[in-house]
Amino acid sequence: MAQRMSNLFLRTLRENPSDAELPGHQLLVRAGYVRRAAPGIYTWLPLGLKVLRKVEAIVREEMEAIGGQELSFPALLPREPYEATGRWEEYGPNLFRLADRKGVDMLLGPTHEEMFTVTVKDMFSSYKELPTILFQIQTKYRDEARPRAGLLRGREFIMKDSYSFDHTPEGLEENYLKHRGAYVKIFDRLGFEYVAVHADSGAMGGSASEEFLAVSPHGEDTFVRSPGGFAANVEAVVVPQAEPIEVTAGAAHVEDTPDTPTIDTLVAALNAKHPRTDGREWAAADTLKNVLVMLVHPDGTREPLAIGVPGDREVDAKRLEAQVSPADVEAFEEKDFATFPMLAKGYIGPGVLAESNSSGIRYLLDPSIAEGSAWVTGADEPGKHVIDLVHGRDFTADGTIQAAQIKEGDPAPDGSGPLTLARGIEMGHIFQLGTKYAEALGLKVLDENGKLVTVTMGSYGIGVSRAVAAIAESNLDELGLIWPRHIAPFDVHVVATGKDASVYEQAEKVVADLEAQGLDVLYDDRPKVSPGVKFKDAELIGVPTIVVLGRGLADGVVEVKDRRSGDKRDVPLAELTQAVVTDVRG
RNA sequence: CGGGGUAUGGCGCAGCUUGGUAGCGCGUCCGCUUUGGGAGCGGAAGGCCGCAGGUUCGAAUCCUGUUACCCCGACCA
Repeated sequence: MAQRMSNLFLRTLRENPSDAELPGHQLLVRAGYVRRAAPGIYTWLPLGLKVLRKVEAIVREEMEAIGGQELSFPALLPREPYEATGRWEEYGPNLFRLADRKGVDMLLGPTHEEMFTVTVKDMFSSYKELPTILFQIQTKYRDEARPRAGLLRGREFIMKDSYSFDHTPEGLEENYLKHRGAYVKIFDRLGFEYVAVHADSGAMGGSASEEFLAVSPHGEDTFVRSPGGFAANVEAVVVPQAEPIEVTAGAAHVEDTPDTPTIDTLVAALNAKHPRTDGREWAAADTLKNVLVMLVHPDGTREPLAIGVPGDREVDAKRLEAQVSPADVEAFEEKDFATFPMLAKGYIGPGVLAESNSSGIRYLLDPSIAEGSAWVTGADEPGKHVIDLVHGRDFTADGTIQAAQIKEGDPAPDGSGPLTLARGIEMGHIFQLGTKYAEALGLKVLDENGKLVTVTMGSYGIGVSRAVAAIAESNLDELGLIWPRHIAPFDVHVVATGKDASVYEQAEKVVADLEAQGLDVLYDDRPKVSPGVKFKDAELIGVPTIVVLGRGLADGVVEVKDRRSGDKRDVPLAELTQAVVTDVRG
C-alpha cells in the first residue's frame, strides 16, 4: 500500500534544530528521519527506519553472498567472557555497565568478539567444521566521552560485525579477501565516495588491516593518498628510515639563546644572533624538538618517553598512540619534570636523553632524521641550545618511532610522489585478528592430525547506522536530502496539488498504477495543504523521483521531477507509469 | 578532563543590563477565505522560565550552589 502523507508519522521542521551541526544530520532531523532521544542516542522514525532497513539489506545480501550466516547475540551481556579477555577492565569508562537485581554485573555490548568466540567454542570441535563466517547486524553501546555529529558517533549505534574462523593462516587470508570483496561491493552500492586505506590494527592485534573511509571533510580520521594509488590512515603510514648522509657540519657548539622555549622563538633568535654561514636562514626544520610524554601501561606502570622530531612537525597523538598501544599516552606534567631535574623544560636535548644518559629516559627518533645530519637542539640548560649536533656523531637514540605528524607533500612510501591528506569517516574495518580471542577463551579444534590447534579469526565491521549518516552527508543540497535510488525510503513521491477533487481522483489512479508495477510510493494526498508546502516537503524528504499532478492535468500531462538534477518534464498521463518505472529502474 | 557557549510552550528565539501581569515566529486546534513554491483573516489550546537555596513586599531577571545539553580540543576497532 502506498504511504499517504496524511497518515505518515512525520513532522518536518522548517528550522534547523539548534543541537545539530552537520548539514546531513540537520536534514535527517528536519525531514523527520531521526530524532534525538538522549545524547548520542537516536530514535528511528518511520522514514529513517525504511532507509536503515535498505542499508541493512545491502549489507546482508553481500555477507550472505560470501557464505556468511546471520545470527544475533543479545545486546545485554554477562560479564564473564569480557572478564576472561581482560576487556571488562580494559574498556574502562566506555563500557556501559549495569547490575541486575541480584547485583550480578552485566554490560551492554560494545562489540561482540567474546560472544562469537565463546559460541563457536561451545559448538565446534573439529577442523572439518571450518571455515565459518558468522555475522550479525546489531545494536552496540559505547559510552563515548563525547558523542557528536548525530548518527556519526553515537553511544548507541548499529553495526554489522562478522568473524571468520579458520584453523590455518591460509584460510584466514582467504576469508579476509572474501570480506574485502564483499566490502567493495557494499560500499559501491551505498552511494558515497569511499577509499580503502591501510590501517593500524592497533589494540585489537593482528596483522593485515584495512579501513574503508567515506571521504568527508567532517571525518574524524585523516588519511593519505599517493599519486601511485597508495592510501593509508595516517596512523598506519610508515616513514622510511633516512639513509645516512655524509657529515658536513663542524664541531657542535653550545650557544646562548635566552628566552627561546619554543621553536618559533628559537628560530628567530638563531637568525638574529647566530646566522648560518651558508647564506640561507635557519628554519624550524633545522631544529630537533624533543617531546616528552608519559606512557601508562595496562598494568598501571608509568614510563616516560622522549621523542625527537624535526622542529617543523608536531608529534601526532594518534600515530603515537597507535605505536605504543596498548599503553596510553598522557601529558608529561610539572610533577614529572620535578622527578627529572636534569630536564630543562624548553631546552631538552639528547645530552640527557636515552637510556644510557643521565635521565635514563627512553629516547626514540623520527626515522626521517638521518645519521650524519646536523641539528640545533636543546643544550639541557635554560637559555642554551647546541648547534651542529650531529646524529650518530654527537648523539644516539634508543631507536625510532613512527609518531611524527604527516604533512601534505611528504614523500609517499611507495615512492610515487608527494602525499595528499584528506579526511574520512571510518565506515568499515577488516582485519586479521589471529588468535587473540581464541587464545584467551580457549577456542581450539582438532586438526587433521588429531592435535588441538587454536582457531585463527578475522574480524570485520561495518557501521550501519553511521552509513545512513554518511549517505545523508554526501547526498544533499540546500533544499534537502537526495537519496540514492536504492537507499531512498520510497521509489517515487507523488504530489497532488490544488483543491479540485478530480486531481486527487487522478492521483489515486496514478498511485495504483505505479504500485501495480511494484514501486514503493509515497503519496502526498493532504487536501488542505498548499502546493508550496508539499513541494518543500518533497524536496526536504529527498525521494529521487517526484511526480506532480496539478494544473498540467487540463492538458493531460503530469510533471516528473528528478530531485537530484532538478530537471522537470511534462509526461502525458498515458505514458506516465512507464516513464516513472524507467526512471526508477534505470 | 581542559576551553567556550546555552538552558524560557512541540521547534527556533526575544525578554535578564535597569526586578513589577511571560512574549514573538513557526507548528498545533476551530471557523471562513485561499490552492503551482513553506497562504490570509479571526479565534483558541499549550510554559513551575533546568534544579536547589538565598536577597526582596515582589525574581525568568540579582546572588550562591548544582545539574544537563551543545561546540572545540583531549579521548575513542
